[in-house]
Amino acid sequence: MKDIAQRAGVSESAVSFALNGRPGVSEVTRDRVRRVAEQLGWRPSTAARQLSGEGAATVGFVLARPADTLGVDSFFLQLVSGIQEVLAERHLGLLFQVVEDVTDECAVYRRWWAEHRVDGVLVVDPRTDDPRPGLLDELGLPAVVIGGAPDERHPGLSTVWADDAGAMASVVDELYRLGHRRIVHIAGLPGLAHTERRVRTLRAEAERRGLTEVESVTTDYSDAEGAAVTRRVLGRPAPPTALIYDNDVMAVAGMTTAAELGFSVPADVSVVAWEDSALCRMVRPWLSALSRDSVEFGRTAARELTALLDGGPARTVRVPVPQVIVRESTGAARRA
Amino acid sequence: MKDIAQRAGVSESAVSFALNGRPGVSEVTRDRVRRVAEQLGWRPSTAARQLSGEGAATVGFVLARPADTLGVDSFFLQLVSGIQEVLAERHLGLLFQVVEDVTDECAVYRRWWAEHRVDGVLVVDPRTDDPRPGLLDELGLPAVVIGGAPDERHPGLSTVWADDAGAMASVVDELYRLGHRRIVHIAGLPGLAHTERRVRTLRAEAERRGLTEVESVTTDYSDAEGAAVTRRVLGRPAPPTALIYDNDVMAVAGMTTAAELGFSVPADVSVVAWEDSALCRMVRPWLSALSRDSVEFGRTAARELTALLDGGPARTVRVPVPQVIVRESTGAARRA
DNA sequence: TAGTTGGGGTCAATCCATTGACTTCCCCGG
DNA sequence: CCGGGGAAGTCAATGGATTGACCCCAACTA
Repeated sequence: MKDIAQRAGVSESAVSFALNGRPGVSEVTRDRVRRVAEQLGWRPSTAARQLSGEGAATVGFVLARPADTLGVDSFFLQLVSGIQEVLAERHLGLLFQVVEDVTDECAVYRRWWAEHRVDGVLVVDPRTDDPRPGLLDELGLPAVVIGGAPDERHPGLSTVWADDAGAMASVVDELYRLGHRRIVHIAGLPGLAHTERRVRTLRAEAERRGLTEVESVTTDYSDAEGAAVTRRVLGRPAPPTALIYDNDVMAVAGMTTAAELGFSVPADVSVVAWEDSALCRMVRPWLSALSRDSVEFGRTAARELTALLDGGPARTVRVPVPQVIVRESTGAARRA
Repeated sequence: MKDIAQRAGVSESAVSFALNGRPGVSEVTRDRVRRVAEQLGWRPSTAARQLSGEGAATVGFVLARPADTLGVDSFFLQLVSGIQEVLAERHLGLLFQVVEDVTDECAVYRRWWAEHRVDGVLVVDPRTDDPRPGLLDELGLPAVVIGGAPDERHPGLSTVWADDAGAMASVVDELYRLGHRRIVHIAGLPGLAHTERRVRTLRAEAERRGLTEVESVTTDYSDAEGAAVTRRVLGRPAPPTALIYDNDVMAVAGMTTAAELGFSVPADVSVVAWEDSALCRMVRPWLSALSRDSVEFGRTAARELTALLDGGPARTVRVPVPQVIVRESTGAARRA
């Protein structure tokens, strides 16, 4: 800036005013300064900006997953790419970190906060009894919880969520209509808020319809557990006629396992994947799946965060209910 | 820091010395200062640090992919998680950005450089005729090229690469041994350096053995193109007896397509995937695949970058040659 | 003509940590 | 008893952008 000031024959303040579009300089000067800046390829140093009160121009994103669980998961990359789209417009950077568990994640937030490294964060995989919203609220770090249920206890945080309950209800509805009465839900990680929501809803729906042979089994989302649970439940004397998997990976693994056990899909057992991705169309029969727009999900979350950074109020936004895409893996239940 | 200085009854300089382990303060004072700092939960502001000459304590990572191509790809998340592991030890942040193409990527580097946002970057998906190494060299931004071939033109950059040529040779070797003479390689994006290396090696190996019905077809890595190409080549009068796919996604899509066309795997056609992941064991028959440790790949790259940041010399490091994991999708060629 | 006003700028402080130059004070040797 | 030297600290400048306080002058008003 000193350079620019010199070459344009004005003070540094004038340069600052000119470049930030604030009054205090004539249009002529402004133009001159702009041209010099352009010519010099000048960009404000984020560090200096930050020191003088502006934010860090960065938002944080932590993924708490044991390294080996990060496998074939289309959801996160899509989410992140949606987030980026919005952040890029405002020239906000995304500081990304992978950690082992939520405790480490909290430590990261604390550090980022103390170091003033980020202006806000995006939180994923909310849990029942999650320490993160409390921490972020306490630190006063703007945050958007992605996939959480609305939470009154932390009015400082925004929430963006999909209506898992509604989606689960519609899946059960569909399966019930097809005549399925024995349904097993191969769920994801037990502590996660959306797992709990799905499990609860399934139970409620079953009760409402008087179904007794409906249950959820939690897993770690891995293909291995998906296959193992499938093998176990299909080995029962009265095996389920429909399986709902909480992600695409387990659904594929499960369907393969079913085939190995001599079950034909969908004649003997119907399969639904909770998450639509290329995977679902890479196997035969094509997997029926719950589809949502993860990229748009990311965009929405990022938009909420920027709104928060602009001083807007915390909000709770619901994205469209995931839709059941019926393909080939679901069909009428075989008569008992 | 002012706070700490006050409470510990010393000057700010003393605090700085104490906390950074430099001489100039007594052990007693140092301890006192440390305790006060700890108690206050103090962490140096990265911005201020950066202004006084230290780096940004951040490295950049840009992924140039059209949003819709980011699909089911285990490689990047694994790579990133390996990178993180090493960076986290040194408390270095990872600034992550997704862009559309290499041109945008270069713009991002320029911006980061001008804003002093990153101390170095990790470059992935090097291409033939890649503008990035030149740019980074010119900017003097420390960089590690991941997956590039050694490149003498830019002595400032480190390179971490896997020996694709060696791996391709071993795959061809294996297939040849099994009696395959008509081989099609469903390759990745044409401009990528490793695609070119694989294609070239395949041609060389074919020539060496006098095979005339061997070829590579480039694609965009998507399941759709993988399936389409498979359909096309298997529809020929003399279809190939072995298919090599440049990623797991296309391999699965291709194998499914082959099955639909009435080809039995591996009896009629053998399939090899270049990238081992859970996917390969989620389909039947299990996919034979080239396996490499992507997490370790990431760790190595990050280590090279930190070495570079410490002022070390640029180096070229080769990670172990990917190994062929023979599963069920490869077998002896059917007699002509 | 004296006084007011506002557009166009400048000055200097501020944010926070680091660091080279300098000051104190104590201990030891001569 | 004095001077040299080293340990322990302090002072103030530095880096880059922002910003509240102030200044100057031309034009307009009473």
